Amino acid sequence: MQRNTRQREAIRQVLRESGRPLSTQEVLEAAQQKVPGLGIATVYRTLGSLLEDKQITAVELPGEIPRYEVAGKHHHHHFHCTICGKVFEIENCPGDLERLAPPGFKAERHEIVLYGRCPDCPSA
Amino acid sequence: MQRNTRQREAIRQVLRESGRPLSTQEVLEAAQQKVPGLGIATVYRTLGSLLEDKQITAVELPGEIPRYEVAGKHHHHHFHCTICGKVFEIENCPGDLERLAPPGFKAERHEIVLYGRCPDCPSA
DNA sequence: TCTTATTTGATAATGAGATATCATTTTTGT
DNA sequence: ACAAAAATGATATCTCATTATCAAATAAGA
Repeated sequence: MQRNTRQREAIRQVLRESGRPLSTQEVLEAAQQKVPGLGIATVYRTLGSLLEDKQITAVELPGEIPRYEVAGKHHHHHFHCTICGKVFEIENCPGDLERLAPPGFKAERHEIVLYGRCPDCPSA
Repeated sequence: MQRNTRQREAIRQVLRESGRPLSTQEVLEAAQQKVPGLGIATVYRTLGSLLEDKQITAVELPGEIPRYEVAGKHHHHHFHCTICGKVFEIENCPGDLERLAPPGFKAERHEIVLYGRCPDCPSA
């Protein structure tokens, strides 16, 4: 009941080849390079099914629409460029931030987002 | 050109008295205790104007609608209860997270969000 | 108290992202 | 190559948070 279509393959490949999480629009534009005529509905459908299969994970950032990245990466965080809006992966993590929780609170997970300028965006 | 209305005063008071950031709905419900009949449009309008005056700031969390808190607090972060959905303030901050940015990236700001269970939510 | 500009509240309209619909196209097993 | 089931693409529809509209209510100065 799950077929291998050019569209699905292109979308998976785009996510695998991207070094950073991509929004549905970014996935659409990148995958259209491989499959002209690809529609946005297919992107939504495919991302949804890849999410269900846990082949990809959603990256939610404050005030932003979801991005998607291939699943299975080890614990990491994200950098959000305030100029171009792109989101990048950060390898490092200070770790053990759960201890910051006030008494009575049980933290199980944490997220860190850095904001600033990516290498491609000029300062001026 | 800015009048002191019961509504505006109630909304400011609700935010001042709350120990945690509140969504528009939460502000509405709390302020309706003080001003029955208060409408959601007034909440949106008033929050917008308080934002402009920088009397309050928006708290954006991943995948969540904005919350609002009184401005001027010193640097802090937030705890998001995965059970009840309420957001709480965290005083502590490990500091200097900008160093986590990869080479070539210039981080200027960081956000931390802890996820877990708040004191009011039972574990089972 | 009167006047008038501002604010309010109910609700319609908007906007943006996501989902549903459905005729057509494409896989894929036979 | 054929047939049947599934996927696609164009686009209509939905969802919800937010904004706009406007008649009625209400601050606040004269």
